[in-house]
Amino acid sequence: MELPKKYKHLDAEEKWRSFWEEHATYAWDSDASRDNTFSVDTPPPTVSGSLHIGHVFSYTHTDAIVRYQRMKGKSIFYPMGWDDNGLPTERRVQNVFGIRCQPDLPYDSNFELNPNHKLKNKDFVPVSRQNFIEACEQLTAEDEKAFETLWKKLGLSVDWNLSYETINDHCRMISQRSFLDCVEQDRVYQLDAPGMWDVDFQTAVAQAEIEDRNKTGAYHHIRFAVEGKDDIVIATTRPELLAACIAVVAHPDDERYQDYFGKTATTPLFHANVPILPAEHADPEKGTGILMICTFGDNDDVMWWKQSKLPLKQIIGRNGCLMPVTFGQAPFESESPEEAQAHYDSLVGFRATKARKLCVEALQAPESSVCKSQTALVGEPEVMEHPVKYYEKGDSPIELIPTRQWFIDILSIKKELLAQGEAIDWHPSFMKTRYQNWVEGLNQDWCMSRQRFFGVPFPVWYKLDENADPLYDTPIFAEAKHCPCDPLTQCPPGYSEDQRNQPHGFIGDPDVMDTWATSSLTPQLMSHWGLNDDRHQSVFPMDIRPQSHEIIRTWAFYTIVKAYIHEKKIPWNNVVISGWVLDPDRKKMSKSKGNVVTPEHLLDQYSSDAIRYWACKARLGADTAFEESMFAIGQKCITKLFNASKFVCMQISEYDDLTTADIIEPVDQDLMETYRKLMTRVEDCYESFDYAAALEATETAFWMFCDHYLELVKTRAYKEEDVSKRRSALASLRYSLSLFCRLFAPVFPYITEEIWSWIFSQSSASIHKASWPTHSELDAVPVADSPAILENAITVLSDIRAAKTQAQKNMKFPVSQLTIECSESVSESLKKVQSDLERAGSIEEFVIKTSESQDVLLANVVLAD
RNA sequence: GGGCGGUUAGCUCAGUUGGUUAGAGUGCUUGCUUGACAUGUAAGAGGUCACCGGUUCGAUUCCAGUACCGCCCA
Repeated sequence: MELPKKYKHLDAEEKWRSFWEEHATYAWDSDASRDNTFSVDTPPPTVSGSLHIGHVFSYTHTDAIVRYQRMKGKSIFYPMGWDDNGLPTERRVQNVFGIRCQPDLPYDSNFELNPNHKLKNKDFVPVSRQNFIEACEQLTAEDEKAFETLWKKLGLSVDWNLSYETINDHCRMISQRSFLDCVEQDRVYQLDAPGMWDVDFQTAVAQAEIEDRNKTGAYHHIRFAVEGKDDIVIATTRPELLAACIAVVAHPDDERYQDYFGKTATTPLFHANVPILPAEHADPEKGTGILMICTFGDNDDVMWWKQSKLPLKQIIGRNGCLMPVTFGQAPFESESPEEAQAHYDSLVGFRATKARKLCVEALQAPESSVCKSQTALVGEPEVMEHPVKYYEKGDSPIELIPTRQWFIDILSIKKELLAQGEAIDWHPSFMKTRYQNWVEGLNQDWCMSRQRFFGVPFPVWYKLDENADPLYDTPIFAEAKHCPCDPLTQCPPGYSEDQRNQPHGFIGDPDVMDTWATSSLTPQLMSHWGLNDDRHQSVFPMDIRPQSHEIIRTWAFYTIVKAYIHEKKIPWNNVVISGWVLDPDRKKMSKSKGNVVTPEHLLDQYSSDAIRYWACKARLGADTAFEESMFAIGQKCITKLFNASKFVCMQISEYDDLTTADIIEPVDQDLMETYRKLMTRVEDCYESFDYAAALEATETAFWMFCDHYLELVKTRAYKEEDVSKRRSALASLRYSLSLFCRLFAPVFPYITEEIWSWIFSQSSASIHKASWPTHSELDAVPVADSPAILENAITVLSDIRAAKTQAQKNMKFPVSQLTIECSESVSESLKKVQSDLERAGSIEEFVIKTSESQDVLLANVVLAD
């Protein structure tokens, strides 16, 4: 056999990629029973993003686990999905093509997308909703192609025939059916209420998508007049909401304000009379202990407003700017409407930040207080840091704005959701705590409406009354069998298109569902829930959900919610959490920091197997700092595997009938005994998803094989007059090679396939369909009749090497006399390997002295002159 | 402020139920070119296991606390 001098990974990778594709090596067998199937709900990457080395890292973990399960004989259900994730995609489409969606425009079938536009944001070309959606579809299709190429290069053993997207007709159908099932189960409701709103994207957002960011703010101390009492001073971080003040509150037990409760305070600038009332959430320790309630500064304002019967004074509009309102009219009553109006008009049209500045200036003006004798603002604003709520993808603080949204009731099933979390095995187990903490901390139902365009529409219409105003209380739901449906282009049963927007006609719900409404259904999307019961039963609940820890509260959580609502089941039996790849300074990689490492050039340079090795060395759940020098380590292991395999193949080429029954030499049998232990260990590791420990054990054994066993039996393999002894060595080498290839295969799919093809492919065309090593393969090999033969031989060999190194001689340098002092039993075992030792160490005289003391092995090495 | 993890050799990390002398790779030092391998190989140096208490015959390991780092939540 002609074997290549060097391993060329780029050539090999391309060859085996095509081979796997042609032979459908990774195809799911839909006839396999559930017990014999291993199903994976792997994260669908967000296609509008870009892949970095962190993705390669975590997806490799999954693939190693999957490849092990495949070799164990499981039918693997391992689809890849693409998360078209509406909002980021829309943003990207706008920037790439220079367009923006204007829903009232008609569809233009001739519109051509221009990716080379030079337009600024404000000049983006308005296009119809349909044109906009088509642009999204075109862009995501391109991104998906690029992602697929990378995944194939990395060697993910995905069945590409099972791919899915989170925004397409199949997905719209499943998501809408899920929504209708929630309606059926009375888990869904519509509410016109203050909700968290992103003023840039102009959409509602859910609790799970909110993050706190520490921002510099300031307490402003503002003097309010009180009838017949001294002024009071309230502290607020949002003075621009003064016009929206509906009450002033203090803690019910706060002695300073007992006489004030029930009285009326008057706001400066706007001269509105507001009640002074007790409220539990007012903290007496903070500031003056008294604060103003506005429409709406924070969630406390909302909570308190809901309990009160006070009016709503909404001044912040959906675009985040102060809206025009009329003072002197309810609810903006004022003691001095003209003055109030003048003050307010100077703020209208500005965002909160700018309005705040203007408002503070007005409050600092002389005689700005209600009684006109002093300034309304007391002292200078007190600058501080405080957490401010942002939409995680947004750039402006969240505002609380009353809008009509669809909600899924989750607060009433918290207990059940916690029980679901208990029923799932989390790896590592402490990650379960994050899920629990999140569920316990939930304080809002799941707001599912998004005022966007690219997504899954709600399958809902509303009847219109005689004035063409919607009757929201009696929505018309589509039937499941008519999904997917688009209420903006299709009409509800019993209506015709010409009744759209007409009195006594109908309108479609204009919103789309949030991205999690779909992403929460990835298991059901893949299993064809509700469409194909056999398929669903054969893969659901899924065996594993691999993901990273920061999306436990979103993706994992919502998926658990849906599986519970629909079928009262857990969506997967195991959640497997990968850590992050951090930059060398241990900071999270992010585009904005500019520290993202892209993977393509690394795969080319070091080989996919080497990168996979690096990924698989990281313990499950542990973060890894990026360090390029680490990739060379995998490469070294691959090179070693290649060279050792080449050596074994060259030696055994004379015999094509070697079997484990040929393994008759005690030291060879002892090697097989170490393999029995190794198999058990590696299998245990993989069964608990600990690919890192599996790799570690395999690698340690492999280096032992190369450095010691191979050196020990080399000469017997080259030339040994006793054919049976030679055959024993060769059979051991052959089996070792088959074993290590298979144990390494989950981590090194390419190099192991290459080596497998040299001599083992007649038993299984692909190593990845070969059977996982079992003890029964070694049934023909008895346990050696002396203990620790190999171990003792290695000790002696090491002592000889140390002596030669000490003397600065080469390893072939002759040992004139080797004297070993050891116990009877060690002597026994060394004699079994004596001739191998003599040749490996170039020993001329080999003397063993037995000693009375137990377990001693002293080697005295005398080198030749 | 609450929760969860982490802190082991210059660097990156293992450490399997508490037990002789704490390991690997990498880097460093000194050698060796040996019929698979210089993308090699042999040997060596290198650690107060963050700190402080406690339990124990014995603690890197278990418990309590402190410091620092990271993440999640508020």
